[in-house]
Amino acid sequence: MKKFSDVRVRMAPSPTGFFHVGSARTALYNWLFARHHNGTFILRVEDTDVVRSSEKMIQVILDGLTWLGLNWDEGPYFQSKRLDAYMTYVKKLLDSERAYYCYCDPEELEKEKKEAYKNKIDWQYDRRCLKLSSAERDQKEKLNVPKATRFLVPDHPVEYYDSIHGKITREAEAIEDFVIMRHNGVPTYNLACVVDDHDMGISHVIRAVEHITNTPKQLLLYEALGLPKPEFAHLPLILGEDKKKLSKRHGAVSLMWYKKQGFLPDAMINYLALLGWSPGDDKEIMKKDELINRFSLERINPANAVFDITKLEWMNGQYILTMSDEELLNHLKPYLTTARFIEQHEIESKHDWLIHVCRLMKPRLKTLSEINEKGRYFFLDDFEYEKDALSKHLNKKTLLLIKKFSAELKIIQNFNAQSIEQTLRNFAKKNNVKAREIIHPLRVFVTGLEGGPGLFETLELLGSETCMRRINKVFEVHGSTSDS
RNA sequence: GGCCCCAUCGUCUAGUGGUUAGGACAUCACUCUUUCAAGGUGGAGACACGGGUUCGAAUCCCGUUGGGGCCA
Repeated sequence: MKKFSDVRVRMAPSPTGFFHVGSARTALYNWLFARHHNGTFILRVEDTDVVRSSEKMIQVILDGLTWLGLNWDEGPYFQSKRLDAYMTYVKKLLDSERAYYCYCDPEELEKEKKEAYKNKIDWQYDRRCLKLSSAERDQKEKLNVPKATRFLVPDHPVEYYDSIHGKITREAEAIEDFVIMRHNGVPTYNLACVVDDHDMGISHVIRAVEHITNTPKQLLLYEALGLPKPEFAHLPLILGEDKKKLSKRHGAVSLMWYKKQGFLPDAMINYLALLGWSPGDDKEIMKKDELINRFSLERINPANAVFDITKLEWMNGQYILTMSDEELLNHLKPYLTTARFIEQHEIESKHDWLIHVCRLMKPRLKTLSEINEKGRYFFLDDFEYEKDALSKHLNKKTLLLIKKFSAELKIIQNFNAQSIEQTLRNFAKKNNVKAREIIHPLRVFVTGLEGGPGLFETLELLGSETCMRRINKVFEVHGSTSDS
């Protein structure tokens, strides 16, 4: 029986159609915190903005979390199904005169605000509806003027301790009477968040720093409602190269893009964990268990961090490198089949051969999808020759040499790396040339690339027939090319 | 415009009054090698600025600058 502590945290994404890597990190930190304390990780979907939400968008979030292996203990709960709860709390505030109706036209107010900002003047709601006489109010009611509900901000400063930022204070004057419920009955973020966090027994609110300015407002709500307050921890933002909040214009912000590219969930998690948090020593490669073990909110760096895909790639390469050949093959299968390198039904019979390919490619792959370019020649003849690679070797001397050598290659009995190497080296010695003078052109002829795994093993894997076919093809097409 | 947050190599970071300011990615050189990787060795590279406090500040305080975020 699993024993749970009092720690209850949540991840509360709004369904926007894709799963942002920033959300992924927020989820991760919540999850790590929950698991570290043997607490509960709750998933809540902030879908009050009903127009934008859909089943499909929610699925995206579930898929993302599942892919990363961040399992949740409760939920998903949906805000859209809790409208009554919000109404109840709003009524409470209204009854105790901690909130009041506002009959102002939101668009009008928006215009006023824009105008003020344009003139570099600060703008706050001036409580005009609070000051309404009862006659005026009756009049508005009679005319059925749509009304929102505003919270009456009390006249005292707000102060709290953030687990990451320390003491945060805000003067009462800096907070306007904010709307808690729109005229259509939909609660605003601050209200819904407080109500949900309380109802769900959230002990620690761990969320992005963009919400740090909402916290004082929410604290006032807790206070007015007489509810116990959770702890708060505000995570730094993930930035793009231009140091602006990572967003769609930066390109790759969708978690699933990384999945498609062939980043491994563990590598992704490892990288994300280190983007804003550090265990305090020099250890960088850490799997989930170790992260859970060492994670703490106190060691989160309050400064925003730039997302560096190069380092992610390195880390992913490290994870690939430490995999077994069998594991790598399993991960590679979907890439091999979708690229039509191999048919599903062939995988079984070519297993050993594929394992060998994996062994050779392992230290050369940063992402799984790189197999598409770096490993194509293992499977298909239709590869492109690397730019300028072929022409370099299309001179009389080389062609003659390769032609002569290919005759020997052709008659090798046991076409394996060892005998190929022996044959080649003997041939080189006999003809008084360096082995590399044969190796390099041969590699390009057969693989189209200038770099790659050891040539002899590569040739062995390709097999005599394929090698000869590719060599001959070069002669067919370029055989007449004269010396340059 | 107001408020809030932030500030160590290009990037991610360690550092909590005394360090030759450490590590990782990237970069450069060397090495290994048939090549490309991977690996190994080494180099270059940072405390935004200005004031304090202190015998002594990356570290504490204040200001400036810069960046970021929020304002149904």
